[in-house]
Amino acid sequence: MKIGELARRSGLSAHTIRYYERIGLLPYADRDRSRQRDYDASILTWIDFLGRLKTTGMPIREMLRYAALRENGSGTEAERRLLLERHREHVRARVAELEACLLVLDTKIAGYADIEKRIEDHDAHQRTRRNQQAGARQAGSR
Amino acid sequence: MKIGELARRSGLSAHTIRYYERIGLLPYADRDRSRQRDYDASILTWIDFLGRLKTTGMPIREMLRYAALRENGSGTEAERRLLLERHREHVRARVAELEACLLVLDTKIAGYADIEKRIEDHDAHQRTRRNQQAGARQAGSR
DNA sequence: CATTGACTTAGAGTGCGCTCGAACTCGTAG
DNA sequence: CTACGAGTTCGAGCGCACTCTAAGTCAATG
Repeated sequence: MKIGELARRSGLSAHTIRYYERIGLLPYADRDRSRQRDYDASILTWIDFLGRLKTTGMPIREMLRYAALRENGSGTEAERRLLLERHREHVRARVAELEACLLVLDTKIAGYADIEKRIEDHDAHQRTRRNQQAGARQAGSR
Repeated sequence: MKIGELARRSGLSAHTIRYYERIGLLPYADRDRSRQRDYDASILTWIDFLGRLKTTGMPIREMLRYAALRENGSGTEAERRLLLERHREHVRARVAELEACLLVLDTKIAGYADIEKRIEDHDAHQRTRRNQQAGARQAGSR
């Protein structure tokens, strides 16, 4: 698979794939006879996992640490696990934080809903009064 | 309250407070006789809410829209409500996304835990074998 | 009256994570 | 044979949200 296809299938741009290789997030890719990168489909699994780390806010610095451990192969599992466990705690904390903010947003939105409701009631009241006055005029004009 | 105290109480730096005023996130603050900003405690409520928007990933551009509506006072409630409701949906989606990632992390971590357990079992087995051999040697030497 | 320390402004610099441009090389189709 | 499209490298540029520097003002304190 060449870089263009990998880009399409991974959702990254070819620019980004080269950038990731340059900084060491992706392993140095084998090149074909004309020095073009030739990828194995298995790289997609890794890119997908990197995407999860990125989505959950892991900085590239830390992804690099993980990628380096992975390159070193067996013997680094305990450290990789520790890294992911620490990251998982960050993510859990982040979810809790967002949920707390959601409560604040709910309250704020409910407040605006109240204001709008009061305005509607007020308008309805005004209409009723105008209708009553119109009715009174009609009644008087008979 | 001067900027230093507001910085301490809000958690923002004085630099950031001035920056926020410059771009319009914070209203232009009244100055005292020596042109220093003089804040009312009520600004803390606004800064706190801005913090919630920021924490939940709202870009400054959008906070500016909200701040501008707020400055325009009454009559903008419906639009402010809409803006917050849209943002709330973004946040909910984000929480769902993070929770999906947490499942992936759980699986990955469990995988590493398995590997480590297998290694431990293997080591224990090796130790048992060595002990048995040592026992056999001792028995033979008696 | 001199110093200290918190404040003022305008504008430059930083860190992150890409993103793009320029100039080039290949392999294939017309 | 040449034109095209997809690839290559290297390095510059960008958007975001600050963060800091320099040079200056001011009020209070020793």
